[in-house]
Amino acid sequence: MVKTSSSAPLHLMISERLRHDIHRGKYAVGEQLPSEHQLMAVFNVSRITVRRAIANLVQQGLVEAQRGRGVFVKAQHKVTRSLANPLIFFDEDMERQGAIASIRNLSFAQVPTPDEVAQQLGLRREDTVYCQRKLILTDGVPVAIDITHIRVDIGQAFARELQASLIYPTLDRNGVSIERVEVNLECTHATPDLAETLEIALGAPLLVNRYTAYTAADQPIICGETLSRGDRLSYAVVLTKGTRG
Amino acid sequence: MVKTSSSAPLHLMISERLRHDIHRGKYAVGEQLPSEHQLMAVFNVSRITVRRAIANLVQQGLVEAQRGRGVFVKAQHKVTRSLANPLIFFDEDMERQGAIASIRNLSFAQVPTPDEVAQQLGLRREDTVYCQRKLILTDGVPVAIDITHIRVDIGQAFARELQASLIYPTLDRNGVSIERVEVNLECTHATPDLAETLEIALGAPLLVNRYTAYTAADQPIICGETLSRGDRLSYAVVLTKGTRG
DNA sequence: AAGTGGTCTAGACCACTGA
DNA sequence: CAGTGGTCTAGACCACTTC
Repeated sequence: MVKTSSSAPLHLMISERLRHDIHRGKYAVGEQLPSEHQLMAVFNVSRITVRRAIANLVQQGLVEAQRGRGVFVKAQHKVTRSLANPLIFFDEDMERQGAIASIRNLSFAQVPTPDEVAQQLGLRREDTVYCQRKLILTDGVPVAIDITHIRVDIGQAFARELQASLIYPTLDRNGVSIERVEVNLECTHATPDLAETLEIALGAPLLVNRYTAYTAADQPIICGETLSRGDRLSYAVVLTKGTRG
Repeated sequence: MVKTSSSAPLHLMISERLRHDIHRGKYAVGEQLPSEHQLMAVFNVSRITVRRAIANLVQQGLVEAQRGRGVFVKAQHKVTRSLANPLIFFDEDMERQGAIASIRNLSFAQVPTPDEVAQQLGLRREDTVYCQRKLILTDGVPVAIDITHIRVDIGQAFARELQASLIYPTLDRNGVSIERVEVNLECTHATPDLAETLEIALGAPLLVNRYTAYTAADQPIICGETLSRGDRLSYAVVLTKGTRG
């Protein structure tokens, strides 16, 4: 590939060509791309340019590089989670979609209240809250990290139970009912530590679900956030006329 | 920065250090980072390594490089859009948040039905649909692209009106009421063309909002998707007990 | 004209994988 | 062991911005 007078950079021309080839099925999902060495020969460019082209594809989530093995076309399967369902039904949601969900508890502790949480739950900074962190997996692959904060005065009576099992059913059993949940959805980039625990590239897209749950008395008792891998999860919601406006 | 025996790559160590500095406020929003030349001297590494470190920060959405000028710390302000509100109220939403919204029509045409649309709207491939594409901006900065498909048999009577103004109010005026909207939210990477029109980096996170709107007779009449810049927009929803389950 | 980032080259060494 | 991708160097030229 001799540099033509066109203004597009070489690495972009190459990655666009490969992207086209992937889309056309020349390289199937799971299949290996030609090695850097081969691509250097095919396009007649330096290794750095080839690597830059591949980096473009990685950044678009199309391929995945494995050291010592090669570059492979990624599958684009996502699982869908209903925004309305609390995390308990996650297993059922996934099962319907042919995936096996599991949740690994990372930590449960009584901690000083972070500023944002204090604001959401109407607490002062001196107060403490329960903080539960868990890792959510489907088919053994990590898809999300969830960090939940619970008011101590609510959870105190059954703290041990909370720790051992899931939050919503525990609350339910103890007569605490969630009337309303305010949700905010956005997306961000993976920081180095998140990238590591979620097994994705630095800066890869993450779906962020921030939620605050209120009782019938309109008291906020739970808030938290779920950080999901953008390449693995999507949310579904149904809005009816009553809900709108 | 001499390579210690630690296993972390140099470029990561440098970008992490800079990330820390940004977080700590050593470099304020809008401020310029030291030039590549200066960073080479400070960390005692080659230019490629410095560039790689900066690329890491760009990929995390923290800084923005401008050719001939320098590297600058990005602002992290997002505007929030209510998922429940149709696009008409976008202006009001934005105004409340101190931003000026504008919508630029890109195209309106009667086109052959794409497969996905045919499935959503219950049409055959031979049918045609109206397709409206629009660019959504806040304060002159593009934040989203919206592509909407409308059933021809519904919109036929007032096609001209549809083209000239916004969809929902036009339908409303003509007695078509939306009873239910099914929404799917996920995130993806910007492809080269999207990156260009939305003025973001290749592979930057995008929020994808796919929607299908139904009439009271449970007939789907509109479907489409809004692709938003992940660094500029978030969605808000409120879920009440009735909606859940 | 000086300074900035963007592209590209040639070449070296390393770490990991798999036969 | 050969082949793969990951890191890093030194150096060149270009396009753009600012003075």
